[in-house]
Amino acid sequence: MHDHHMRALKDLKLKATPKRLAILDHLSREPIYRSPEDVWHCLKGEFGRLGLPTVYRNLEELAAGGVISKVLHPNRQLYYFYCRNREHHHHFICMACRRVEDLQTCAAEALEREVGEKIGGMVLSHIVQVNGLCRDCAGESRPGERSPE
Amino acid sequence: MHDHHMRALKDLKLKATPKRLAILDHLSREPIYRSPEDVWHCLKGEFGRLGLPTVYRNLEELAAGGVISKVLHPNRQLYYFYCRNREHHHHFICMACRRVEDLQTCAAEALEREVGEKIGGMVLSHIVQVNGLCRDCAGESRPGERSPE
DNA sequence: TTTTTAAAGCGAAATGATTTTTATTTATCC
DNA sequence: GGATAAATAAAAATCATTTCGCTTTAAAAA
Repeated sequence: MHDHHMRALKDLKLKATPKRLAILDHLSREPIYRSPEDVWHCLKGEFGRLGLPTVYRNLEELAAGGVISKVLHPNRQLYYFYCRNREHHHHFICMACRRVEDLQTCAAEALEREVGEKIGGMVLSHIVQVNGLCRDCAGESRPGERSPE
Repeated sequence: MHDHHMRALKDLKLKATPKRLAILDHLSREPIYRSPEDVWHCLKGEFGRLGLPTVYRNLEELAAGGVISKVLHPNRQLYYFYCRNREHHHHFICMACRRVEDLQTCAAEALEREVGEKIGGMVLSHIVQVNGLCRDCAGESRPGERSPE
């Protein structure tokens, strides 16, 4: 896993610093989305010093490189998660426990066709995200031990 | 149109204040998404005093009531637009001129089915938005007179 | 119509997540 | 191992968005 992340960073021409690797490792441990501050709290113990801006910067670089993904949260804060699936796909986000799961369904082709034919425009990007409650949280009477916000 | 907006506000149990109506009118004049500050600049001439917080508050109330919609912009600022189509649907956003167009394509049923069957969760909401260049802007060599940001 | 009253509006100040800056450290390539 | 371009820390800045404490106003009631 570590090696895998090393390679990913090398491919992006990002230096494999311990902090960068720790951030990636941390995210890839569980399919849960995290805020920069979450990550910072969890990792600053491991390092004598770790600045919050460093976390922000790294998360953004990794997201820009496509190694991690962002969540569009209604509260408009930033959240990131690691997803090993390298195919084009979208995500289901549990609003209670923050679990992220892959979706196969993608309307990309249909959307692309409609934009091309009816609107006459070109697609630069598309956003699809499903917010809901995962199996576990939907089952419980009090969903989400972890507050969604 | 004015009457139509009056009715919409009444249905939402929001007072039909001149400022609120002006905001709605302004947005519904063109299918373009606007920032709160845009709206404020355009309307504050019409009123001796018009606070930016008032614009923020009204836009948010109207969006909460479903009378207007929000744009998910990469720059993470807030944008709103008026859309007369009351059916469930999604939007194509021109990143250059800010025009918004309706899309018919919606993967809602497929997504709902997949979440139910494969993930075992429940859908609370879904986001679909297509970002691109509209016919006019895709044609031009220098798309977007209006800066996308 | 007037009265009543709950909602809306105001400007100023606060908020708080995110970014920038500058000096210092560190990974990588030879 | 040494050069160098990249990464980091810490503090400070930014700036869109909200809150606060009142004042004003729309609209339901009289």
